[in-house]
Amino acid sequence: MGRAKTMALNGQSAQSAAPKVAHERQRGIDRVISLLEALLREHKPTRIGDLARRIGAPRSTTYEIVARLVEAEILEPCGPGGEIYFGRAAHLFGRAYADANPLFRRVGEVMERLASETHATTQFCGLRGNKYTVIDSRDGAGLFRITTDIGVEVPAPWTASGRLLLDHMSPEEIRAFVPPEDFRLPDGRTLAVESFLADVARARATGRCATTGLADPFTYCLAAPIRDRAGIARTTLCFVIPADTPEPRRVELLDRLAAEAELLAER
Amino acid sequence: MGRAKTMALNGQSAQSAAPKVAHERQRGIDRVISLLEALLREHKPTRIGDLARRIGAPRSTTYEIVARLVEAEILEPCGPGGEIYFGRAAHLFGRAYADANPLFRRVGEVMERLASETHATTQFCGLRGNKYTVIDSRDGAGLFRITTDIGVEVPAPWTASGRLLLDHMSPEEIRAFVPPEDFRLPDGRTLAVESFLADVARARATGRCATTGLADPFTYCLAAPIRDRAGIARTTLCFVIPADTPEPRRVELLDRLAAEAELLAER
DNA sequence: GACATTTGTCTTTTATTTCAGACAAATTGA
DNA sequence: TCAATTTGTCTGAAATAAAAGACAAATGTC
Repeated sequence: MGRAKTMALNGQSAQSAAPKVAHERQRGIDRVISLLEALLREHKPTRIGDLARRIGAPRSTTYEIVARLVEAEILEPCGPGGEIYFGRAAHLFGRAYADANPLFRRVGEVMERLASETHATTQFCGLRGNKYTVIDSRDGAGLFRITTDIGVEVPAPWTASGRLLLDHMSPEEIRAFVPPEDFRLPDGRTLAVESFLADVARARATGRCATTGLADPFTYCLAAPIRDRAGIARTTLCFVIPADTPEPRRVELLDRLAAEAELLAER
Repeated sequence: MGRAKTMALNGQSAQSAAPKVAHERQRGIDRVISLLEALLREHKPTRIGDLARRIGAPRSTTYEIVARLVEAEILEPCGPGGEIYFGRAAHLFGRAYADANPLFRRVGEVMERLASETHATTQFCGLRGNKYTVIDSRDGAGLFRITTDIGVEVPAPWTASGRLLLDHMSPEEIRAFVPPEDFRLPDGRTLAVESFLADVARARATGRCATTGLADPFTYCLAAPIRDRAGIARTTLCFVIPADTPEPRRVELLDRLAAEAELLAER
C-alpha cells in the first residue's frame, strides 16, 4: 500500500516537475568531487544534510560517501553538530603537491621574502575555471593584517590579477569567458565591459596592473604576471595594501613585484 | 591467431596463478582512495601503469579514474613520460584544512618561532594508522638544512615521537599495535621490544623523549607530546638536530620544546 | 632491425552501487 | 506539550560503472 502510494507520487512528480533536470544517477567519483568542491566553496565545516542539498545528491548516498572519506581521513568530523570538513589526509596530499611543484616552491620563497621585506600581504593567484583564486599567500606583518581566503573563487573583473590572467585572450574570447554577472561588483555597481577590456589591454602592454575600490574600497591591489614559455600569464604575484598608500610607494612595490615575477617565469 | 595465443596464455595464468587473491571488482571511490594513498607513499610523479600495479587495479579502470581526477585538478600530469602527481585542487583542499584547524594554526606559529629562534628543524608529528608521520615542518636555517618528507609513513620505533605517541597504551597493546618488522631499523639492527617498551614508559613518565642513531646515525631527535583532554599524545612537537650537538644544548632545546607543547595542549 | 614491453584507447558484460523511500530518534519551534 | 523538521540508518531494485580483454602505436632492449 505504502509502495503503491509512493509510486503514484513519483509518477506525478515526474510528469509535472520537469524543471528539476539533473536528477540522474551519478557515479561515486563524481559525487566525491562535487562534494569536495562544494566544501571548498563553503569554506567552513558543513553538515552532511546541507552538503547533500548543495551538490544535489540523495542524502543516503551522501552519508555513505562521507563515511568512506572520513575513514580515509580526507574528511574529518568537526564541531558538535555533526559538521564535516577537510581532514588530515587532504593536507598531506596538498603538501605533497606543494613540495613537488618547482614553481610553487620558488614562489613560496619569493612570497616569504616579499612579505617580510615589504610588510605587504603577498599572494600567488591563478584561474580556476573562469574565476580568479588565491592559490597561496603570506600575510604582511603590518598593522593592517590583510588576510585572504585561499581557494575561494572570485570574479576576475574584481581583481588586478584577473586582468593579467586574461590578457592572452581577444576581446571576444574575454566576453565569452567571463559570465556577465561577474561584472557586477560587490558594492552593486556594474563595471562596463569596455572599460574592463581596456584594462586588460593596458595590463598586457605594461606587464603589470593596479586596481582599487573593486573587491573592497579599502585596499589597493597590485599584480604582475608569471608567464609560461608561450607568454601566457598562468599565474600572478600580487600585493594587497591599504588604499591610502602613497603613489611613490605603490610604484616602488609594483616595480619590485614585476621584477620578481619576471624572474619566476619559466626559462 | 594473435588472439588465440593471448587467450590461451590467459587461460593458463588463470589456472595456475590462484595466489593472487584480491582480484575482485572494487568501487570507484575505493580505487580513488587507494590511488591517492599510493601516490603519497610513492612521493613522486608516477606513471599510470605503475599506479595500477601498485594498487592492484585493472589498467583500464586506472586510466579512467586518473582522467577524472585530472579533470578535477586533484591530480596533474607532470614530467614528459606521462607521470601524474597531485594537482592544484589537492593543495587547495589541504590549505582549507590547515586554515580551519585551530590546533594546526597554533602549531604552525609555534614551529615558525621555534625554527627561527633555535635554527633547528622543527616538526609536527602524529600517527597515521600504525605508523609515524611528519604532518608539518619548518626547516631550520642552519648549515645542516635537515629536511623531512611530509606525509611519509615511518615505523614508530624509529623515532622519539613514536615513543610518546604510544605512551597511552599498555605493553600488550603496543605489541599488538606495532608490526614486528617495524622493530628492524634501517641499518639492519633489530630493536628489542622490551627496550622499546621501557623507552615508552620513560617517555610517559618524563613527558619528553630523545633518541639518536635510530632512523639515521647523524641526527638527534627530540620530542614532546601535545596531549588532548584525555591526556593522550595525539601529536608531538619535534626537533631534529645534528648528532654532535652538546648535551647542555640538547637539554635546553628539549625543555623549550616541552614547554611549548604543553601550551599547545587543548584547554 | 627484430622482439618484447608498455602505453593509451575502446568495447562489451555482468556484478555492484547508486538511489528512492521508509523509519525511528533527535532537534527545533510555537 | 505537541508539531514540524532534520538526522542517521536500512532496505530492495534497476541502472550502470568496473573489469576483462583486444588492439595499435610507442618505447625500450638486445
